[in-house]
Amino acid sequence: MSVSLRPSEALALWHDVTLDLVRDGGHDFSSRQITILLTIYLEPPPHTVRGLAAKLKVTKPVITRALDTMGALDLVTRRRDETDRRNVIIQRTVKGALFVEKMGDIIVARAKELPR
Amino acid sequence: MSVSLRPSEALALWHDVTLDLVRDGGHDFSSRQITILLTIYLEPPPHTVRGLAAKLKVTKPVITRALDTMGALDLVTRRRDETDRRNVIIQRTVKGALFVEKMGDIIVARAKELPR
DNA sequence: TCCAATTGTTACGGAGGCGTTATAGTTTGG
DNA sequence: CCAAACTATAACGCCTCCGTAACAATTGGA
Repeated sequence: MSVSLRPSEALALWHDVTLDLVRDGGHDFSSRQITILLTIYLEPPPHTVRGLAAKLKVTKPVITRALDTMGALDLVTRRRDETDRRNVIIQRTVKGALFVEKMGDIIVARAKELPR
Repeated sequence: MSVSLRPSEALALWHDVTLDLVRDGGHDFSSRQITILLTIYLEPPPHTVRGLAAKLKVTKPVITRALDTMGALDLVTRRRDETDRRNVIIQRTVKGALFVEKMGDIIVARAKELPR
């Protein structure tokens, strides 16, 4: 238990950060895409298409398409699971790690300058 | 100046909240749409298409289309500015206010249960 | 062995977003 | 009073995403 935020502060923070992402980010990701990216980079591996789909309560093609998009941007990679070749293991990339790190910095900076 | 967050906490918070929005929200808004909605509900009126476009650094049709979408969902409304009929004033709705309020509650709740 | 179950992907038609450009309505200044 | 400036929106072709359904590859149990 930990970060104490009032609703108005919480919304102001969300507003400021998404504004930064829109203005400076270059990309315009949906909530689904953001969630998939952060899950891959924050939760312990391995990550599979089925696992992500279950966690987000969406269908598998949604995950496949999001991986296609973010793979084309070099934010994630896919690899066959050799122990069970039906599975696909989703892996992190240097570029993706930098992207997520930058996002963390934006949130921290905006939280710091929040009026209260 | 105020909310102290470390990068890992910031990202975990973002992940948890977007996950809630994806799973329970029903909608899958883009960063642009979220920013537009929060700007309307957090910053003092009046809001115009031109003003929002300038703030977000996007073209005006982007704003018009977003207002079409959120208007169809009854999250915002439009009204002609009678003092200068070229302008359109974007207004809040009860449904939109409830949506934003719920979003604030989600962020607060996720911040509270953040491990640190 | 072979067939049912499970994996991820592709195909399909439809819906909606994009940027650019064109348009209609309104205001303002010479 | 009228042309230039400014507002928001519509139209265009393109692209990406959606959900459903079909699919190929792989596994494991009867």
